[in-house]
Amino acid sequence: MSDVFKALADPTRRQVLERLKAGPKSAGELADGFPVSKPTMSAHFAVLREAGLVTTERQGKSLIYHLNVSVLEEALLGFAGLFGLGSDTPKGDPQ
Amino acid sequence: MSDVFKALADPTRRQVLERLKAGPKSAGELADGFPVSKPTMSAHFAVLREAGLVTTERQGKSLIYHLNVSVLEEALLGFAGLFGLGSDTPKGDPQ
DNA sequence: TAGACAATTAGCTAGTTATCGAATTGTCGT
DNA sequence: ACGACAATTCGATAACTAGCTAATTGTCTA
Repeated sequence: MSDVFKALADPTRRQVLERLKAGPKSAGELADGFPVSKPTMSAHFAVLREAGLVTTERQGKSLIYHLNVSVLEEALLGFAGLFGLGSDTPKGDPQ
Repeated sequence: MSDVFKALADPTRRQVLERLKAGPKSAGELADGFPVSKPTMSAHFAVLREAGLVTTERQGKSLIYHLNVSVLEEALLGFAGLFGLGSDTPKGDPQ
């Protein structure tokens, strides 16, 4: 849980996830356009991977990154739920 | 937005927010029971304050902390919404 | 105003994070 | 097996974070 929020705390990493929403992409495509080096992007990918937010699959020379929506959902909505946010079934409020 | 997720990335700070859900509390009450020093807790409070997640109000000798749910909601549900999570009105999906 | 109490700020250390260029690993085509 | 390409790992540095004790600020009460 901490790992997910830590991953989301960086704007570059959030943008990567948003890009991935449109579909799987290679590390190269994913890194393209960001104003930092490839190794730096690779480090960001590693953070996302360790948080479980993305998975990888090799395809020839490329590594394809996939978004793992369920981890994102569990963290965001799970925590929001503790505060009665975002759901019709509040957890903590009796009646 | 980054500030909110950065604040949420620490388990102590998440617990503080959860405690605050039950109602406003003084810094002392809030710090009570955590296995770290008061100054350390004070630093955590500052992070939460700067993220806009809590507000303070002086009451005599005590500083009373209030949870600001709307900031939490905007960050969690706002970002979740980008991925079509947690709402019946998905933003990015045509049809 | 002096003492007591609540909380923060100051100053420090240890560990982590973001960033880079250079070197390495893995895979494909020839 | 070799050269080219995709991506990561290595090694270094600068900036940040969490934690502590000690000192300071602000407020109340006697």
